[in-house]
Amino acid sequence: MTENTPKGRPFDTDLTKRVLAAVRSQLEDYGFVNLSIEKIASEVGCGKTAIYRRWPTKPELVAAAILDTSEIGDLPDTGDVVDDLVEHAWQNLENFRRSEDETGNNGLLLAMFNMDVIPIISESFMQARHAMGREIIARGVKRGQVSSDLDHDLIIDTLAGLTLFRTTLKPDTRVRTDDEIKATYRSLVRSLIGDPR
Amino acid sequence: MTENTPKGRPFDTDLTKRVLAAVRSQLEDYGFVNLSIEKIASEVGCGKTAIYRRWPTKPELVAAAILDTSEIGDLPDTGDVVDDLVEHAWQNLENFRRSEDETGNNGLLLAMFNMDVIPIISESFMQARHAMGREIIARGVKRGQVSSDLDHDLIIDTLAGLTLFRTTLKPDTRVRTDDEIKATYRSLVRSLIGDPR
DNA sequence: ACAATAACGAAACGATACGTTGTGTTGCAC
DNA sequence: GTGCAACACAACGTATCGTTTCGTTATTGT
Repeated sequence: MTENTPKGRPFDTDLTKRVLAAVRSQLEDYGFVNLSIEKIASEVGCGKTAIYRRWPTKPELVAAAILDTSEIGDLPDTGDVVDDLVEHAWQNLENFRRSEDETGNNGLLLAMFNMDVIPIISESFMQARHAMGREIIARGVKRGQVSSDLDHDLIIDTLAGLTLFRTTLKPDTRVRTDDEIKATYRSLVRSLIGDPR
Repeated sequence: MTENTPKGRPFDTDLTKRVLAAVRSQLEDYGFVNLSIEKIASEVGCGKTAIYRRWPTKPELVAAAILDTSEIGDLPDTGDVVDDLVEHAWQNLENFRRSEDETGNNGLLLAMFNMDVIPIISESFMQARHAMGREIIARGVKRGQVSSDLDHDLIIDTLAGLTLFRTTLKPDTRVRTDDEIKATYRSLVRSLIGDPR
């Protein structure tokens, strides 16, 4: 029996959820630097030890809070590679926007850009998202919608990069509707795969 | 006479340079969070007051250190819009790479992604870079190399986004030569402006 | 030469936060 | 009931921010 029956009092899963939610809320308002674990504990109504028992350091706590609301999403498979790539890009945007406040600021997303947080997110999330992009394009190639000569990684990274850039460094004053954004993705995808329209 | 002749002992400009260089070095190794102004002072051999007299807070100090090595660059003007956009993208990459260490990590660039740093960099640098991109494309339109129907902002942001994404979130294991990277930019630019080759 | 001004190094300060440790209590499995 | 581990609470050592004070030094104007 290599079974691992847990001994002793189990974790309070509801407390876990409340902590992660409180972390997200504070990241949004104050950012990584000014996030205080002591404030989280008092807000949630628990001891600091309950937090440190789960996540040994602040970066790991923050990474957990980010991953907790990041959805890998389902692999789009409409039969059309353009639709699939647009949907894929849209999923990225939704993940970023989930943590956006009313003014367009995104403290949670910014918290990801930390030497100790990036490796965790990258390993458990970004790589999986990238693999989904590759799969979408591979199916497009099989259907003859995409040339295999194209640089597939470039297509995926370009789409992700645009979303990242516009969400972080360019707090654009322009208000765009969801339809406008989707149309932009669609036109970009068509350019990238050389679709003649 | 509204002349402002400075009174008293002037700033030591050499000290200013040494502080900013030390800040960059520490950001590279430890990141924003673990950068210590006290360590900077002792390393440079000055008092903390000399630093706080110049930059009132840590984010402003960090922003100054980043801007100090960021070059706006000259507006490319080769007569060919593709060459100009490739050069523009290359300048972005060079700005990012200037602070890369031997392992490809980039603590200085990551330090930019901070609620209190981004606005400073964005206002005094990103907007100017974006304007240069617009000018390049405007000249291309005038020469008849680019259709005015295209979304010019999209072209600029897509190029910048790719560089940002690959420099931060995707610590790519693949080693690419400068020539490969330039060829990638070239092919992407051609896709974006609909250049038939 | 001398006065006014402000940067300089050094040191101490209060406040805040990380992460650890110890105490006694509570919940769950055997 | 016994063992185990999570729980709240409190105290602790260390580190850092940003401020303040002090005596000193460099520069300008009279």
